[in-house]
Amino acid sequence: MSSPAPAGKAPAGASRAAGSVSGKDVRLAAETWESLFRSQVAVMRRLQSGPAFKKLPVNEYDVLFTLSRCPTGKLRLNEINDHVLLSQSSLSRLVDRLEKRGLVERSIAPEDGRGILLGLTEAGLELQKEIGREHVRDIAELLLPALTAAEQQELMRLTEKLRAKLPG
Amino acid sequence: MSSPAPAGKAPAGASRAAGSVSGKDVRLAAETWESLFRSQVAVMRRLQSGPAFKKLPVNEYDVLFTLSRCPTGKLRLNEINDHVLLSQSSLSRLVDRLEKRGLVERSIAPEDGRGILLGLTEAGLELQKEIGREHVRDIAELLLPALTAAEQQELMRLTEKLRAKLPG
DNA sequence: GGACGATAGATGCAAATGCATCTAGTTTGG
DNA sequence: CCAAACTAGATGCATTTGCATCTATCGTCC
Repeated sequence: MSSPAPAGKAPAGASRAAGSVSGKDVRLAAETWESLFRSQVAVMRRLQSGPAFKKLPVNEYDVLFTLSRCPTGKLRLNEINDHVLLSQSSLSRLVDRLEKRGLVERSIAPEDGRGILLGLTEAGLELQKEIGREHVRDIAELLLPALTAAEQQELMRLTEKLRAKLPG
Repeated sequence: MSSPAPAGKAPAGASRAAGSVSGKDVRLAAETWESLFRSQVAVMRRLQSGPAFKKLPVNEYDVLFTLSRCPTGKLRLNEINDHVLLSQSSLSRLVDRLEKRGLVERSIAPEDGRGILLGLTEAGLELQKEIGREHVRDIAELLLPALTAAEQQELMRLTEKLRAKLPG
């Protein structure tokens, strides 16, 4: 967690390619990110402490969730890894745990012998749905009283745009 | 982690106190949170991998940063803990590490003998500023091309409002 | 087609994290 | 004023994480 920006004046000899970047611009970006970051922390803290995640840690649920939304039902480990804030090795071991609990199954990627396809088992799908139901309820309890529908729409639009326009 | 919402229909027998909550409301909230969450992960992943955080892990920087913005320069551990996505014990040990590196100092809270006040040392302040400068530059590089100034303002407003209206 | 560099994932090992518990100081109730 | 309940933070210990490295497959270039 380190979103914040310090107080430096920074006339900054940074990129002057197209539109030159002012200190004001930089400060706004830093404050915006900090606000986004702190909100995420605050919401996540509350969600994590709910009863929904006694059954499965949040990171592990997220993998089940991600698989559940995928149309084909199977994803490569590296695709999942982009989605999640975990190192490659941590994800690998997290999947070990899920597999040992019988919630997911590894299989070899048909088009790439190095790759691993991960899919939900029946039990994994059940558990995902079960936790998911509680989870959504918790989310709604936090967001509905805080933001109007229009504000939520706008927040979603902005965060989607941000994500879409990131490099990589 | 686990932001997402599953696909359940959920006519939901939930709270019907004031304005009744529709399935649509719930779905919008869940999608909004997922988008916020994924954006945060995507941005954080890029920030973390930058050179700014080779010197100090992100969580540790965040504590230094938090202290640096506090007017009095000192904060209670439990106050810091609210800010950060870490358990109480993890924060306690994180502070041990910072203290061993000479970046912060513990002192006893004057009004409460149980409490610990944490303050930056000179070295801690220096390091915070140094990392902070790079960090802000990285943030600006990610956000400026993605969102206009007006959009950033709005994103900041919405995330601030969300955080302010959370229970607790 | 065989060597060379790149990529997907797994693994050894040290460090970080969380849960449960412990200690010590504070507040409350009688 | 003392005991019981509560709060702030520290600590033992098992689990999780990340870095570095390793193995195996893929792609390329000659």
